[in-house]
Amino acid sequence: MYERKTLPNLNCGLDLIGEVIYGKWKIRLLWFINEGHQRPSQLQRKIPDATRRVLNIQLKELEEHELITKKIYPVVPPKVEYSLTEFGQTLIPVISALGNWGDQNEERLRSVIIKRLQPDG
Amino acid sequence: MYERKTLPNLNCGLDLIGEVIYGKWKIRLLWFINEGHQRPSQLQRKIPDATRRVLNIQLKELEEHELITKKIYPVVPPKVEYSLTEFGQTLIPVISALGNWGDQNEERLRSVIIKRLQPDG
DNA sequence: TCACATAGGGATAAATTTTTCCCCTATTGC
DNA sequence: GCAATAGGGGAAAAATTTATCCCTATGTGA
Repeated sequence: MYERKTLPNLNCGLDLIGEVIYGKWKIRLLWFINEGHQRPSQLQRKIPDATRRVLNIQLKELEEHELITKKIYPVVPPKVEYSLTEFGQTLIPVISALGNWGDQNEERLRSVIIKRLQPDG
Repeated sequence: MYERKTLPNLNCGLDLIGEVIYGKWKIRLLWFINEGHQRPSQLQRKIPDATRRVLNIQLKELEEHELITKKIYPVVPPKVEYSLTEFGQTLIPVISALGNWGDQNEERLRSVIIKRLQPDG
């Protein structure tokens, strides 16, 4: 695994929450798990742009940060289910707030994001 | 400037907000600007762990995403002031929600983050 | 027997972000 | 002339995050 060379800042609440939700797919993972898509393959179908590999890695981090738990059923073919911990559940309203803001400003956001992507204004 | 090789996903609200606030210092920049620290040198003092360079880069992106505006006063030595746009102001409650969650769970977060950082459990 | 579904992991490459280093503008004050 | 002030920016390096490729295992259905 990659080993950090610089320590994170943990000064304020924003630093702290950043440490656990900063990651390209983490918020979506939490969101979909909360919606009931608990198995890895389901999550992958909900987030087709991410590879299985990254999802596993980010799921593991979420688990280490105690936002989700992983339950492995000793069956073949393997079955795994992720669930939010109580701690993780407290994050849902916050994620919801993020998503709502994004939804409410969808058109404008799409516009400014795309404008910036195209070098020729 | 770096030119993206892969297009971002812009499917849902979470994708969209991610595009504009994902960046190591962006949320803090918005927060401090909102608190009245509008000049670059003030922001740098509030965020000493970031270099002036990154702050400039991220401020520029925030500006291009229309969350802040930059006012340059034609004086010597130069004077610059950033302000939130109306659009940017609507993001403040969301940032506030993030920060509050972080503050409310400070101890636990600090603990799980540090635990994960130290390879030997 | 072969393909598929499930879940996972190592090694390595590529993409992206952040940092470092060094330089530039112009004026005021010594 | 030189330093200090206030704000910037290019190039390249370092750090970090994501993606790609290939491999493990077992049971089911064609």
